[in-house]
Amino acid sequence: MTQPAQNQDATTGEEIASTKVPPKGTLPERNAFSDLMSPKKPPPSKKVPPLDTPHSDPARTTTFLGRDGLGAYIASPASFPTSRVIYHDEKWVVINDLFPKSSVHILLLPRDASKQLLHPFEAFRDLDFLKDVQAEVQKLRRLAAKELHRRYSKYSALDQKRQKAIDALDGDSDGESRHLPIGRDWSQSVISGIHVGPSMNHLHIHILSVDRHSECMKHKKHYNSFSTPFLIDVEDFPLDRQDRRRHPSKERYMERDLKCWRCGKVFGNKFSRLKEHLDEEFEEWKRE
Amino acid sequence: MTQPAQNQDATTGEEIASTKVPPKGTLPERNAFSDLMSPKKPPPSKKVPPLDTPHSDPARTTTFLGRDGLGAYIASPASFPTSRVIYHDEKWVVINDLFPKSSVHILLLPRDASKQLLHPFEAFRDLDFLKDVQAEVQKLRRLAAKELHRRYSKYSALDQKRQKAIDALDGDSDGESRHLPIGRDWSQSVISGIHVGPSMNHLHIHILSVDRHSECMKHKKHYNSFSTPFLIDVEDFPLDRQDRRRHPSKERYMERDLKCWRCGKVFGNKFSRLKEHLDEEFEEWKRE
DNA sequence: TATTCCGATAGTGAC
DNA sequence: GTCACTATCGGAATGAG
Repeated sequence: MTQPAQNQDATTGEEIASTKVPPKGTLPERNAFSDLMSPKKPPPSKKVPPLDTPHSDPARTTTFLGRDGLGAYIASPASFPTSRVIYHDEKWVVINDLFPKSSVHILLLPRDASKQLLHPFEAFRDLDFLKDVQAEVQKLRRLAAKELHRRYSKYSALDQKRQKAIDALDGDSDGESRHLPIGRDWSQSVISGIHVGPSMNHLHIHILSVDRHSECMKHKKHYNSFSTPFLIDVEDFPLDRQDRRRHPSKERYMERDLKCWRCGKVFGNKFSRLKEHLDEEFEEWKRE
Repeated sequence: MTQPAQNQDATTGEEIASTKVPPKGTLPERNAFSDLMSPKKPPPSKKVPPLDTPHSDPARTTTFLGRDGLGAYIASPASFPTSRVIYHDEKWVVINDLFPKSSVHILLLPRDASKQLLHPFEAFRDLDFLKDVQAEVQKLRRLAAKELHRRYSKYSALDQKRQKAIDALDGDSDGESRHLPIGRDWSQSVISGIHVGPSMNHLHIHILSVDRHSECMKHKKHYNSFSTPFLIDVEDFPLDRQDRRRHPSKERYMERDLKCWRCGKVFGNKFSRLKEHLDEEFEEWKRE
């Protein structure tokens, strides 16, 4: 019963995915992440994209709209194309965020009926459940790092240095490989956690790249929700009793000055300026 | 030297005026007001319309931009088409407001060099000047009332009742005319005055119809500037020492709730709702 | 409160 | 803090060969 990535090829889905304007540069080979490459326009032209609400699927009888939108993935993961649902089993559904806020942005959705609709603070009081989540998140962090490598290795100075060394080896001389320059550690470029004040009703854990470079990143709250303590790593649970993040409204995370995740430059409320800046940082970050 | 309405026929001007989309309904015969009929788009497509800055006129060497825009009319009234400059003599220039906030909206511009750039409070300390302005405003109020009659009499219940009585008279029986129903008093539908905090640098007095129905009426401050004590009748001068309008910033006229001039309905800050409502009131008002 | 452009801010509705 | 739509609110520039 536990078969990851078992979705049938959703033809209509692939069609829609292929209509997206590819970014400048080469298109990577297709995989579960292949439609994450910054689309010129965010996924839906209006409302929820038709792709994700197929009327043909008998498993999806309920409509999940607005704040309940994640319910559809939990209820009926197989009805989505592999470009949306990365894998699912009886415990988890893992999806590409429909409105990614970084170039890689996946969501872990626990299917446990007793936890599904709880606030993370409540859900994680069950320490067995917490441990399970933490382990799954670690897996997904590795998956995300792998995806970053796949996409951006060709731009990375460190990875290219290593690759050149590999190419310079005449044959398959395993003995020399341990002297190869170490490649880039993409896992350092993955962040993860829950929102202290989630807006979607179903429990979900974010795993995303640090770049925060996406067409779907549209306003201050989007940015600050992933760039302040509003995002809490699952490894920080259980939280100390006096942890300030227990009182997010007092901390006013969303109203804080916009601040570049990479260089620390402060942009106040000037989101558009931050966006321009993030474009530049994205290019430099890829080349590290 | 004192010849009102002496403008040459500004051919190019008439051409541009004629490109404006006529409103629904019959086009009234041409006169100084004929292009005031609510254009679908406000006068300039971008910046100041080319019509009003002809390069051919030698009298206009200085550029009057932004807050100095009214200076051009004072400096060189003859260079404008009659659709813009209604009349001018050595003391006054009278124009149709380039961005009318009512269906009829004219401006009186005193040409007196010693007053031209003063705040109205300063300018009107000269009581001879004040009297002159008051008299000229009275003339313009009558002109505006006449224009309202010309445009809207055909919709007016009172005016139509009178007209029917006139039509019913067999011949030219002067004796019976004094028993005719009285027509509508359009002068009651004219308001006038200065802004307590003008944004245009040249002294100007507004004379406008009460309707506040115009494409150029675009936000709360537009409306409140003609619908609160921010508009001060020239007849109220000299102002009492304790008059509250002497301290407009304390009164916060611009921040006040939007309130329909006709029925008193309050719209808070909901300008769009007020606009819809003004459309309806305009129709009813014409039919009074 | 001259206009215009841009952008930040705020409220709503989604079956 | 879901999105998308509408609208309100807020600052800055405004010409120019």
